[in-house]
Amino acid sequence: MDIRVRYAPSPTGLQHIGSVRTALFNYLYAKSKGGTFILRQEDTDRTRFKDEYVQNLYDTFRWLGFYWDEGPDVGGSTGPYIQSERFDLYRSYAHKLVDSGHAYYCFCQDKRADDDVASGTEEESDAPAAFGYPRTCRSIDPKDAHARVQAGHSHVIRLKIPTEGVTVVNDQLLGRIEWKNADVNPDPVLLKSDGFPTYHLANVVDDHLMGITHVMRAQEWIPSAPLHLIMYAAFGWEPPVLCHLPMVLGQDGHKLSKRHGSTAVDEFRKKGYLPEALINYVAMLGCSYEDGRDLYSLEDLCRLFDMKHINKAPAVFDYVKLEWFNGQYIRMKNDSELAALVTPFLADAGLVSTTPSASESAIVLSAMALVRERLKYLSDAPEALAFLFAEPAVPPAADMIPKKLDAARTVTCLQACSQLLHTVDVHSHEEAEAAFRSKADELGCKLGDLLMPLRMAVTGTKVSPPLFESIAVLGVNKAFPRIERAIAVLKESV
RNA sequence: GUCCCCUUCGUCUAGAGGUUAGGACACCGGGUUUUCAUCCCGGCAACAGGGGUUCGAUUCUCCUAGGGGAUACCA
Repeated sequence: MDIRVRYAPSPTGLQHIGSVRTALFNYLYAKSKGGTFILRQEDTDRTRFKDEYVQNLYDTFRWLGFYWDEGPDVGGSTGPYIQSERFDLYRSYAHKLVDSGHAYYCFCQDKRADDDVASGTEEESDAPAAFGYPRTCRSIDPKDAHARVQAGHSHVIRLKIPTEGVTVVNDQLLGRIEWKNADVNPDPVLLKSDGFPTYHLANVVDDHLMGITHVMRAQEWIPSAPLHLIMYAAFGWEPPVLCHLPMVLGQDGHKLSKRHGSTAVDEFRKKGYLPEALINYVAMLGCSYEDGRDLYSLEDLCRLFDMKHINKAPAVFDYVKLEWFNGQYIRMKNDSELAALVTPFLADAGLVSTTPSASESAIVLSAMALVRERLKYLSDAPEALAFLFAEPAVPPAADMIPKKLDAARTVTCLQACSQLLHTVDVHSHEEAEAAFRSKADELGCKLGDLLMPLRMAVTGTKVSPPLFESIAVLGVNKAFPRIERAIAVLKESV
């Protein structure tokens, strides 16, 4: 059997970690089995839909680097893949269910509207909320109901959930879950009064029509599984295999959301995470691959993915560990790859042009070795490399003076440094270090105390990439005036 | 309230009816080092509790507790 799975997001928000993980697991499962991964846009909610969310969906997955085999933008044989283009279909299937006696017309008012009215006058209610729809219209004679529909009465179509018996959900991961039908959401709406389908109807109809063989979705969907199974049975269709994935939680143990920090993929992207890191980390949330290994490429994951290794328990999202993965992947980049990644961040910070000149590019490229081991995020790059592109402010004298020295001696040190830089080749780390080391001995101070004032003079900061290499990339000639300015400031403070 | 799911170090996880319960992140030490990082070495730290089954259970089973989720004309 050909495996067909789908990712079916609703364009009512930005793509976030949770949804991307669901998509990734579906993708990995499909690829591990030589199957097909499908994108279906579930835009049945008219009130929350926004075009920008659709755009964000495409952008996000292009950036992540895994994509669907069939979908609105790439086509396929079971389209259209946008539910709003399939509304006629849902309508006719809903009516089929009415005709076959599995569903019925309901003329009750929107429950939410009632609630809104009630909550206006009510202070607070301790009374337990009424459980579900009381099935009022289920007993209306179908002929009468039909007549009322013909007469133009506002209505919805509801599914008849059996009042007795059980529905068994055989979850691939969780195993057998037995539901009393009495506990299933009583008679959910399939077709809204505006004629649009609800999620349940559209989802089941499409999964069937698109030949979906496996449905992998978050565990928050478990309660609707029996409902869907009842619908499949009503249609006389074979249901797909269900697999409910463990949820992703925030540090506080609740469903991951904005208040836990960044959750939108866009935010991670803007902060300078690499897609490889995000994919690697997310793939390991609630799943394992090979014992003792942490770093997996997307190709590795496709090969190694196995439903058997999915955990049942929810997983807490750990930003710190993701950060570690990001550092790992940054370090795997070569100079030109990293330069390409970092350049947009430098441009955003105004350090280089939006389309960098040849000389800017050359500097960026040669600077990569300085920062590769120091970046947690790409967005750390501008601060670390600012001194290469702009004159740093001269630090206050007090900051430049090492603990064991005074201003006068610091001036002496800087003057010595300046002299040495005239003669020593900073491109040779060993030579430069040897020269500075013996100079430090000569002056009776530690190498660190000799170099710190120099570091601050040249880079403007206490923390910088290795000094000689930094000066080499900057160009020694640009270092001299910075040293002079620092000396001037120090002399003033004496 | 009702229904459902879950339970190994702080976090992500590995694991078999008999293991010194393994790894990774974090944390704490130490080393390398011109700052910061990186890197290397070491350490800390877990089978929720209680009944069963069994020669033996953290592993199988039941109960309890705790956590989470769902209870919409949103998905």
